[in-house]
Amino acid sequence: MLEEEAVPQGIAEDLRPYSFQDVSSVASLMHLSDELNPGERGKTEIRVAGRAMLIRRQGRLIFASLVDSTGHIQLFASASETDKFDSFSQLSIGDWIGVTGVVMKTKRGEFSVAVREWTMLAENLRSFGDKWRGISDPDLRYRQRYVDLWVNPGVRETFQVRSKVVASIRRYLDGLGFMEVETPMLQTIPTGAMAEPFVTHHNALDLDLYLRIAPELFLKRLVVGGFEKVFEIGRVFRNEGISPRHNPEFTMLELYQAYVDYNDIMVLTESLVSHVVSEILGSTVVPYGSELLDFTPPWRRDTLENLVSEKLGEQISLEMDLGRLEGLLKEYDVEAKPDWGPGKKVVELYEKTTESTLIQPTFVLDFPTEVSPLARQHRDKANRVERFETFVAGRELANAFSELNDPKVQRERFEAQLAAREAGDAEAMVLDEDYLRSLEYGLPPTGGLGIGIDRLVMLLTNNQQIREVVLFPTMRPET
RNA sequence: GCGCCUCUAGCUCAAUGGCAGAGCAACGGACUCUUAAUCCGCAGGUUCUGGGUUCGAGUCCCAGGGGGCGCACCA
Repeated sequence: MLEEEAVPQGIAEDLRPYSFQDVSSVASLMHLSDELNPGERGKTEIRVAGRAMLIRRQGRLIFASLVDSTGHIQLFASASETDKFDSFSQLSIGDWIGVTGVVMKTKRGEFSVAVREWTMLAENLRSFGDKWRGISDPDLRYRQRYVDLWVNPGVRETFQVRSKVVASIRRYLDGLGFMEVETPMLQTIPTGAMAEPFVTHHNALDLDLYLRIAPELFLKRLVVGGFEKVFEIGRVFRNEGISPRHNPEFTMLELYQAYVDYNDIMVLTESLVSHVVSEILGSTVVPYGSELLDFTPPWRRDTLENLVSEKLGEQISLEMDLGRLEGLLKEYDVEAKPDWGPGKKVVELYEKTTESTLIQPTFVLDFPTEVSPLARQHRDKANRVERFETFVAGRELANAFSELNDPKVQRERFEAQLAAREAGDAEAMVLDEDYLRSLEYGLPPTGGLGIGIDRLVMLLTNNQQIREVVLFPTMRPET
């Protein structure tokens, strides 16, 4: 393919260009189509670059499609006007080329670029799979995402949407005066959520460190430090099973705002999510699987106990007869562990029976204190905290509370978790002395929110699989 | 971690227990308006691995590996 150039002596053998400047995106050329009739050519020279993905050789004419990140356009090469025509006819699917020419319309009216000069930017030495069907084996698609992105329609768009979601969230929170921060991913105490951590080791300090399971306690320290509105968008790591809805590393948005409570955070959640949804999809009503999800505020609000009662057609509460509660657990096939109190039992019953039926955005309010070690006691209800989770399409999207800011109470909650841990619960929360010390300096009343970005992107791209919205999902190494 | 399903050419897929095949890609050729072009030709295999049953195994059985789904755990 390089027959026209000899290798100069004493110079790198790589004859490929090191740059190809001043290219127009394919999408930016499309408006020129209207001005041309079939057989007509534009007057100004343009340059495009991308991969040749379909090549149709027609003797002394060659049609190909050039694809870049913005779209695709037909290339039209002819023996009479295209430089290095013989080499052009030997292009492989997937070769990167840079093209100089003019826009045109073929006799059949297809908007194209007539190739005058062109240069090979990088060859594709491998197969892009079946020309029509590409690759579909999920294993191959995830391991070789760089191929998947080229051959499967929609994949590129999914990740473009993901990028826009994150950008939209940042813009929105910035507009509200929130400050974005970064807190440690390597932590000496993995806490802030109920999950098993990954362990690693720092050599110089000879110290085991954990990949964070949540940024929560560091962000609240920053509120103690005087940043009244902070947020972080970042990866967290949980050493748990992989499933269509779980990847060991995933992306969380957490935000904390001083002087507000969980009622205010509910309003913020609604407005943030509905804003992002409509900015990206142009509507607050979005198709998801066989459902139509309506993100238009206000969303349904009801307590966890009411929701599970409604579902089971029987009054469920933390204060209900314990024998009856245990009977229900049995009836719905929930295997209770001996250390579960009534709060945990009610929550498990709710998760088993009710969660998956909450399709439209729903705020589930007032969780039992027993399962919420970082949330503040409810101002009106004993044994419950001011906490909500948001459910959409049967899955948790957000988790939020009025933050517990009393250091004494927080210590008691940690100690209860410690007891659970000693009883064998590997995911019970770990006590963090420095965090307690920070609370002793005073955490103002604060509302906090966590949103799973991956799950939000799944909703906006109509994907049921987390791997479809994570560029490189966790997999076993190739054998 | 447990259960079920699956693995055949670079890709997508066929093949009653009886000669391992097709389409696309690749390679060689024809073709000046194609749109997954078409046509002719050629080549391509440790049927995931290792055992076993059988005259004979891609196919049946056992073990292992990769992947998928469900459960469990969680967000």
